[in-house]
Amino acid sequence: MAADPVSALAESLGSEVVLERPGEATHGDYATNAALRLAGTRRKPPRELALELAAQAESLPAVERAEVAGPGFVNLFLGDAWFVDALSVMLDQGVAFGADSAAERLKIQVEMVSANPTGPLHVAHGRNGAYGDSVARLLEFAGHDVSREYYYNDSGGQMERFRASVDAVRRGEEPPEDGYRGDYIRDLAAKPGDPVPEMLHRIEETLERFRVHFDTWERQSVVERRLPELLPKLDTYEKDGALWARSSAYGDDEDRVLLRSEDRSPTYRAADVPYLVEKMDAGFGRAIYVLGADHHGTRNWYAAVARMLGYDPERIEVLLYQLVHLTKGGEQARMSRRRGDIVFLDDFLDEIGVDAGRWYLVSRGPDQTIEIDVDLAAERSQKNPVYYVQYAHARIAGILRNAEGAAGAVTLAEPLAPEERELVKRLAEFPEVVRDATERRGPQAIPAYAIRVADDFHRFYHEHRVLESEQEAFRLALCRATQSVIARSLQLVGVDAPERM
RNA sequence: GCGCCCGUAGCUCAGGGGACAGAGCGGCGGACUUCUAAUCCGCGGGUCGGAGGUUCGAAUCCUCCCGGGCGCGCCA
Repeated sequence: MAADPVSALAESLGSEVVLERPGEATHGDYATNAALRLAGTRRKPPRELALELAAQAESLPAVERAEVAGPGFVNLFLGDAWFVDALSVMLDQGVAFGADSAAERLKIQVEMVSANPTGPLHVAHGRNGAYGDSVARLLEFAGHDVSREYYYNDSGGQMERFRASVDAVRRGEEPPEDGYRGDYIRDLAAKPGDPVPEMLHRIEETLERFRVHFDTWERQSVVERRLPELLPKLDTYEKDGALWARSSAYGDDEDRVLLRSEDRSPTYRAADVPYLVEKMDAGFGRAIYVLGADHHGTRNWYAAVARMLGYDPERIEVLLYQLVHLTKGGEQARMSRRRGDIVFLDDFLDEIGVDAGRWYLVSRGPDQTIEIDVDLAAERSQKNPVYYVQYAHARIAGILRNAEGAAGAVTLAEPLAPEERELVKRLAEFPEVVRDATERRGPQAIPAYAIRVADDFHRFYHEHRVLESEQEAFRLALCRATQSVIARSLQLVGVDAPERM
């Protein structure tokens, strides 16, 4: 793992020391509560430990002074030299800054979206993609070998109704009562043959536009072929003429039907079994399922299947995200393109753009229900903070265009200004922010952080001239590092970093 | 009834044990002869749903209650 400046400073104070940025300037550049945490186990008063730690800190060249405050916080005030060093380290690491935090490099599959191809993707699928893909990007950045898969049902009741609906329109009839309707059905009916591949093709186009690229596509009918050989390996029983999996004995909330009583045909849940085996056989150290909250009832099913078959359940991970509620003027929006509601993902993207769309959908934590008022979405999107962040990136690009010559050494001509110190510290947070977002599967931390970086940069920019200033060498370096961190942050959530705006 | 998620500023939401709780939007008032004003600065705004508990310290962890969302199919 590449050592980042803050971790390095913390480690020089002891392995238990974690540094954080205090909210107030009078509390120093960094602070640690290590004395408070260790007071119990060390059987010493926190203030005493804090004094020892402060003395130790002051012996470090980077530390100008250390103060003990409150119940036992140690506040560190750093000299300019530390900021120069920190910036140099970031620039030396370049694109690797904050990367490769994984303790163990894993082969990981992220299966997401997986909407059945009975119609265009809507905004909720967009959330699945924005969330799942951002998690995948974070995992890749951490050093894992990630592959994205789309799994869909190409047989069964839903698909039959879908095909029947298209066929009906082709015959000039109305789709059946329980069928699918809408303009897209008419479009599909205009082309001969099975509408499923065409529907899937359109879905893929939407996803590519949304910058979610799938490495593999898997379908239920293929997966199901291995079901007969696997059924005997499961813990099952017969009841009411159906075959049940005794999944509740393996950590699931309930038992599940595998073969229907009516015709002994496999349920969707049954297909999960060979599908999971396929993932395990493929050697994924971690198989991630990205599911909407409406599927949370099955979150324990997958690991139960793994246990039943003797696989390590740790290899299974289910990520849940809450739903997207669409409203129009305060009322539940209908999913009708005809009415002009922005519910299909493509319409949503037409309306607000891919950058604002991805940003918006990934900015909310997965546990938060997203409320979108379709009347306000387009209007609000112009005020999306994504542009604030992109603008910082474009501003830097402008400076660097005007700067002549390659990067020199990071040198200091005069004492650092507060805005410069704040910006360096902000950039230095990046590795920890990314690590935390990755481990918690919480990509929403990245946009929140990127706003802070842009914030600090815009303030710096407003106060200080970069080119042809005494401090040009340092400030150019600061600009390069800032641009790099913003570009990486945006990339991690699938947003473009423009050179000009 | 049971399970999962949520309740933080007028609105949309960050923050998931640390020091007086943050941002954006909205409102009001300022700042461009300078590398992009899609920017910056200031003002106003909160019983962090409620009550107990754990802790030196709780918006954050635990319990209960109140409100809202979603599940509890031989649909997917």
